[in-house]
Amino acid sequence: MPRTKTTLIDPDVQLLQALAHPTRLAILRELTDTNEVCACDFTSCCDVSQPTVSHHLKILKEAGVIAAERRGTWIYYRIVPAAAERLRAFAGELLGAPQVIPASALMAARPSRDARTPARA
Amino acid sequence: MPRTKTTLIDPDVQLLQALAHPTRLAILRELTDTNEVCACDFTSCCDVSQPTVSHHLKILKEAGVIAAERRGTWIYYRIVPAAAERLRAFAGELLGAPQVIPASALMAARPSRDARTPARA
DNA sequence: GCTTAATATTGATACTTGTCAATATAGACG
DNA sequence: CGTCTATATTGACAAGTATCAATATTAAGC
Repeated sequence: MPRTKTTLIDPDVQLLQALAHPTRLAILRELTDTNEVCACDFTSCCDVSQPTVSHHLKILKEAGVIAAERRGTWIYYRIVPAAAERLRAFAGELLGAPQVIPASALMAARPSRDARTPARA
Repeated sequence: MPRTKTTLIDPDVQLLQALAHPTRLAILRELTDTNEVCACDFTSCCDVSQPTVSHHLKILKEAGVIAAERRGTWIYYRIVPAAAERLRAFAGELLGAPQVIPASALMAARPSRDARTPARA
């Protein structure tokens, strides 16, 4: 990932990157099942070491996907609903306009976008 | 990513990873705006070289996020609505159960999950 | 304050990924 | 067929990232 890193400030990218990892997804699935999970429990369910779990939890937390709450010796994590909402909104944007597209429009051989002329007109 | 690579077969991870990159997101935003874009146009909007654009388009295509259609010399890309639906469904799963959680439940100092006993009981 | 248990941080290593230059492929057109 | 243009592939390199062992931190309980 060269790319000036400045680009990474894009909040959508940060959210998506936080989600786009098998271990972090496993953590999230555990959280959707149990609603609230102690950090120590992820070690077993995700099949990685404790430092690795800690690392992934940090990434998810910094992306606003999960929230932590200390309770005595343990720290409990839960999913932040707003993150799911943001993701849903993003999915909605992907669909863009009302998505009309009469199918025939896609079949027609019309060179959309400023009526491009064939190679070396 | 050490991790046996087998794990990457998870379709959700593949979808999310495909989306989680600034350049690919730029491509998608262009597509949501214009609905259908010629491959050659991404080079300018994304500020990367032609091979790089080609590479990202391939990743998006393999993840089922976009579809290609050749029209003469050019290849036009568009977003596959099903991908957005899948993402939306995933976002829904993150919210898990009806999301009741009386707030008071999160405040209470009850060690959820099998009534864990305090350190070295 | 010491000990114990949970979580975080550091450092090192290995793997993955993004990028571009160079080159190859494929279609269009004469 | 030869040429031109669009797109894909290859190869090499830089940079990010995941992982773990070792160690530090933090809170609890004695």
